[in-house]
Amino acid sequence: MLSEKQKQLVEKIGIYFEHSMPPAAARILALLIVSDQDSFCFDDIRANLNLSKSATSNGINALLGVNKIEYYTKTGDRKRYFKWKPNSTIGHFKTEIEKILGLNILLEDALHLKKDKDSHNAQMLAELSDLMHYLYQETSSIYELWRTNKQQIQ
Amino acid sequence: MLSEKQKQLVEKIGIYFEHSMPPAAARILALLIVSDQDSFCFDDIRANLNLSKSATSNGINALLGVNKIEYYTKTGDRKRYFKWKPNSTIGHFKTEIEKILGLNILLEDALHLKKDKDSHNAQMLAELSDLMHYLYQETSSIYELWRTNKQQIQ
DNA sequence: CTTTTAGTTCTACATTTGCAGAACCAAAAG
DNA sequence: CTTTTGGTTCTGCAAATGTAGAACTAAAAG
Repeated sequence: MLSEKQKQLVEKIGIYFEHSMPPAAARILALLIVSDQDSFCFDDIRANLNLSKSATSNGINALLGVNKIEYYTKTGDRKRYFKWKPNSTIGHFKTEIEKILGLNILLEDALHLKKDKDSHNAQMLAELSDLMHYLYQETSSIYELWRTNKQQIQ
Repeated sequence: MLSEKQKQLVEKIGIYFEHSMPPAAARILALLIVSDQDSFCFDDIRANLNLSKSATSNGINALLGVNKIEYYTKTGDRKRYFKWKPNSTIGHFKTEIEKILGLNILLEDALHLKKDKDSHNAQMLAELSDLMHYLYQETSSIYELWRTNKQQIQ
């Protein structure tokens, strides 16, 4: 089903996703992204990744829970067919950037609590804050630009 | 030494940093960022954070290893005085963005391995790639802009 | 040479995490 | 009603992490 290279890539992407989810879920998501097969049922996933039923079940449900995958069904077939939700990846990029900005908010709090606002640390915190605000404006407008661009094409 | 609010903030920032380092190291870094005290020796850190010697030692050395803190010494004093390296935080923001772009490279690999480049998934991968390239250009020029801006001020 | 200082390294342990395999369950098929 | 299907939930359990506390060490002080 997957070429050897695709298998390796599933592992690589899986390792990447491990920073925000358990290994099994990470591999499942990677599989759905990399494969040429457009959807996978429970046992397809199990078979491709050599996972136990519990790991498969928990992984799938975790991914459904964070909206990174979805499923559809066929009439007269109790199986669920799982697919990657590509939009979730845009969301992923977005939340990663928001995490970065989240630290910045904490650093600003640190600055506000400083007794001496002119100390070197305080000045550095202020500079970082500046940079991050600039970055925030730029990145949020990137989303706007990209979305309107998309709409024009469609 | 730290106000109650600062203590709480050390914990908050500590939790943030836990995503990339052990709890003790995360708290040490947060302490050095938040405190008004401009530098901390080994036992200052220990005392402020209620850490064991081993946790303190390992934490400090981990942070030195990834260049997030530095130390200086005083003549006739064997102690090392540790300080946060604010530049490392710019580096942190930068590497976080690079991580995001790192996923994009993997997604591009996935696209290249697709047999059917016109499938929905493949098209979505291509779109994501586009967006990320755009984001990359914008964010890298942000650093440039910010740096030249900094130089003009100084 | 002995003691103190400033810190490192070692040992043990408690906690957490994630998975396998088995038992389980509800709905549909026979 | 019994069996099959498509999962879910419930034990363990193994590996990884991170920390405390104690033992240790190297350099300097006495």
